[in-house]
Amino acid sequence: MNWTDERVEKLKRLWSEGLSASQIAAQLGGVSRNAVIGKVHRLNLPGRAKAGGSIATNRAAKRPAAAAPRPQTFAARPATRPVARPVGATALKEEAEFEISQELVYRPASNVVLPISRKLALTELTERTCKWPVGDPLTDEFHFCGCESPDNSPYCTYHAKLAYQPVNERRRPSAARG
DNA sequence: CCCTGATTCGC
DNA sequence: GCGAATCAGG
Repeated sequence: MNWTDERVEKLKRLWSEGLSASQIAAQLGGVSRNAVIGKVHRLNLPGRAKAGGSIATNRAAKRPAAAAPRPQTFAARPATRPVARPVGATALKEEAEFEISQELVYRPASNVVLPISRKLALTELTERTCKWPVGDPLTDEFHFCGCESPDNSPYCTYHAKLAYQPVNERRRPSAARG
C-alpha cells in the first residue's frame, strides 16, 4: 500500500481535523499508526504540540466516531426468546435470529480502532469499499461499512482482522494455575 | 495498561 | 521514502 496522492490528501485532511494517528490509520486502511505518524513528519505537517499533548483534542476528535453507528453487536441473541424488544419486530425477524443463533455475541476487540463507517448501501459498494454488513438487515438502519478496503480485500483493515470476537470465546476466567 | 505523538534507523 | 521499534509522556 503506497502513498498515493489521494491517500496523502486524506491523511492531511484527517490530521488537520484532529484525528489521532491510529484513527487515521484505520480510515486509510493498510497502514499502521506508525506509518501515519512517519508520513506526517515527512510531509512536515504541523505536529501536535507535545506528545500525547492535549488528549482533549483527541477525545473531541473521537467523538464523531463514537456517534457513528458502532458496528454494533452484530450478531444475535440465542434462540432464547427475544428479550423485551420493540415488537414491531416481525415473525420473520425472529425466524432469522433463530437460524443464526449460535449463542454468540460479537463485540469489537477492545484494542482495535474502529473505522468510521461510511454507511453505504448495497448499491453503493465498489471493489474498494468494505463490504462488512452492519446492523440488522431487516431494518432501515442496515448498511455496509464502506471504508476503504486495502489490497483486494473485501473488507477494511479493521474488519479483515476479524476484530469481532465472540464474547464467550474470550479469555477463560480462571484456568487456574497452582 | 490503555492511549498519544516523536524519534531512530535499517531497509 | 518508508515504517517497525522504541521512546517519552498523559
